[in-house]
Amino acid sequence: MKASKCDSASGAELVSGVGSASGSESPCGGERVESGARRRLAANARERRRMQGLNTAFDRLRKVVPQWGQDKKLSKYETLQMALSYIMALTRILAEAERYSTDRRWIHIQYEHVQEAENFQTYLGQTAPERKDSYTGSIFPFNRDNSFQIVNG
DNA sequence: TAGGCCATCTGGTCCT
DNA sequence: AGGACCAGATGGCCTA
Repeated sequence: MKASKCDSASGAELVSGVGSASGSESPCGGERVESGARRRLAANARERRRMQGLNTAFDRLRKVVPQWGQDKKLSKYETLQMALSYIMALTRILAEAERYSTDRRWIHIQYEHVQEAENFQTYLGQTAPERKDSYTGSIFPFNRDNSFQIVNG
């Protein structure tokens, strides 16, 4: 858990009734101020839960997206970019499979091959360093020395 | 130490 | 009125 600048006034505390805001009315603040503070903290708690849900979704996405090596977790941006590339690669495979639909073995062969880095790179149709987006290019170096694997595959 | 990434708070806006 | 979503601000942690 990260040490937050506002941890001492956590919304979770207040929502669960542990906080002090639900206590006696202050002499000069009045109920309106107190209710405003209470709603703010409740909103904070909701926002925290929402972001946690979003992060859970990112974690699930990381597990189904290929990554080079396992030393470092993909950032959110990297995860989205990788998911995009992966979907495009798979889409391309399906499109090609349709063209060769008479040969049923073809799909199986291609599916096996796309799990290897060099072939995934081929299906992406380009290598990262030549991409127009320099930041994305730095994220996907397509280094032949790096191992490629589907984490939960 | 600078830069990247992240969690959290906050105020605004839209919707029910 | 209250909840969901969003973007900006802020501060902590980690790594090169």
